[in-house]
Amino acid sequence: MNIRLFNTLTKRIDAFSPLDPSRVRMYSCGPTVYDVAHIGNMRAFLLPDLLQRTLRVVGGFDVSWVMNITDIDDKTIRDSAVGSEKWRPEMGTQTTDALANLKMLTAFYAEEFHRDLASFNIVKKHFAAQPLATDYIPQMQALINDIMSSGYAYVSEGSVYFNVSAYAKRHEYGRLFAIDKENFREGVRIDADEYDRESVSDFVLWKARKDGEPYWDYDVNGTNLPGRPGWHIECSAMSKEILGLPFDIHTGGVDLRFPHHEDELAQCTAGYHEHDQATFWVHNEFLEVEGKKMSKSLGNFYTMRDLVAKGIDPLDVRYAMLQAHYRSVYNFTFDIVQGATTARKKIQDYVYDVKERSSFVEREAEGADPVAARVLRTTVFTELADDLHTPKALAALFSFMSQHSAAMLSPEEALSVLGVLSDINDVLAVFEISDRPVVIIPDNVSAIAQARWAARTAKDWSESDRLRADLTALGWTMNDGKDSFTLEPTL
RNA sequence: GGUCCCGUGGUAGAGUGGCUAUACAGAGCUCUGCAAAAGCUCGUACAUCGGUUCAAAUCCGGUCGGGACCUCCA
Repeated sequence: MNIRLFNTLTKRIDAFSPLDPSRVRMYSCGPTVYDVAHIGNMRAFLLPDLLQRTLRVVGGFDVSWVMNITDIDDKTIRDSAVGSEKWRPEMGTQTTDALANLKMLTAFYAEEFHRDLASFNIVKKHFAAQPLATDYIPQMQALINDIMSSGYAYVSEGSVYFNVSAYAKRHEYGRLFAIDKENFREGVRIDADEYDRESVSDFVLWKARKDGEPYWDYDVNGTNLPGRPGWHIECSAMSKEILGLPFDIHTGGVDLRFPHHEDELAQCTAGYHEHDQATFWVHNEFLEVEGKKMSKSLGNFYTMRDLVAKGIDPLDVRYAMLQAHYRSVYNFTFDIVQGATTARKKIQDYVYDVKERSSFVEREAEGADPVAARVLRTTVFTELADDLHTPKALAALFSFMSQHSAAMLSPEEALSVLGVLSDINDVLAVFEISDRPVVIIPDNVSAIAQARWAARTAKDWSESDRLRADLTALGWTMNDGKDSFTLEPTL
């Protein structure tokens, strides 16, 4: 099925096709590993996950998905410095080697990051690579050299800056985001750090070494400029090195459009002489919590760990986020996560029912016309293919479920429907295709239930109610059927 | 200050000018000793004022309100 995507470069929804027909190359801006992931991060990582899954399952493409891990920046340096309050014993023992300290802190959080991703069903096998910025310093230096040779960079007090005005004379600066240099907000920080750049809009490619900070030697025309890479240069160098330019899709949060992505693009044009770093740029909107932008000062800041500690299943959060389109601001509330739990369980129960029904046949009948399965696949996939419209995809799924109860499907139909559900879940990843888990009922619970059933059959309501109270106390719910009962653990 | 987006029922959230979004919550019904579960049904929704149109939640303008980016930020 053909996929259509909103492209920030063209500012409209365009039909997608990869430059290399054999595979889609996609790069996502990953986390800076100085802390555990918060739910806003998770929304930003959900987008590329959903996208690569849709490209594979709905589009039928092979996908090479790369997500970088930024392990060198102001925050990681600050928090790994000797004497930092953020240092935790689990990270190891600090030494006088600033780079070693940095590596310990970032390795710790990178590990936490992978755990958070996994809890969100963003799985390792789908990544082609998760490169660390510090492993690509030579490539970054080479790129900076290339940019200097092109005349778009200058050295100032040991740092290297990108010269935006020189670049803008021959290239378009502002392709992803129309900036208005004449009207910078009043009171904007002109130059917060000590580095000396010629123009406010210039950005740093290489930061001069400061005492006590990690650094790499950098030979520029025979002069050593010890220091570390700027923020934007990492992604340009790593995406080129790993995927090659131009590649197909670049993803990130809306906040990265400017300056991060705009600068990445400019660096690739200036240094690699590629007009397009990527042909499609896809950005997810932000998430708010209870109607306000999430921030620590507002007290509405939640990490994944916070939610898990509250007893929330991360997959319910994933489901809740799927109910909103990735390009609209999503309002996260705890009520809605609770609703997501119920809704997701409903889908899961349906899958169990269909699975059970399909177990009566070995394989799909010859020449069978699985109309139901076809309807399900078409309605859901069409929505996903249309700029990842997950709310409509879920709506289509629920409509299908209400029109095709498992009981009215023939076993053959059930089997083909199950196959489609499996494909849908390869994209949404919020339920599981499996047999209904066998509930192990302890003997004492079973005995009480039997006793209650007997009392109930004898119309001894008070005894029946008393025994039900006993079961409730033990954490079990007894559901009376017409001729039999079921027991399930109370959630 | 500049640029831009959004205001939909109790909540979240889709909506391409005329046709049921969907989910959760709630109400009623079926079933039922009571409940639970399941199924069915239901609800004076489109910020506001004006305009365009045979027709506007959907297009245009004003007003009010909220938000984003321009600065580290997912």
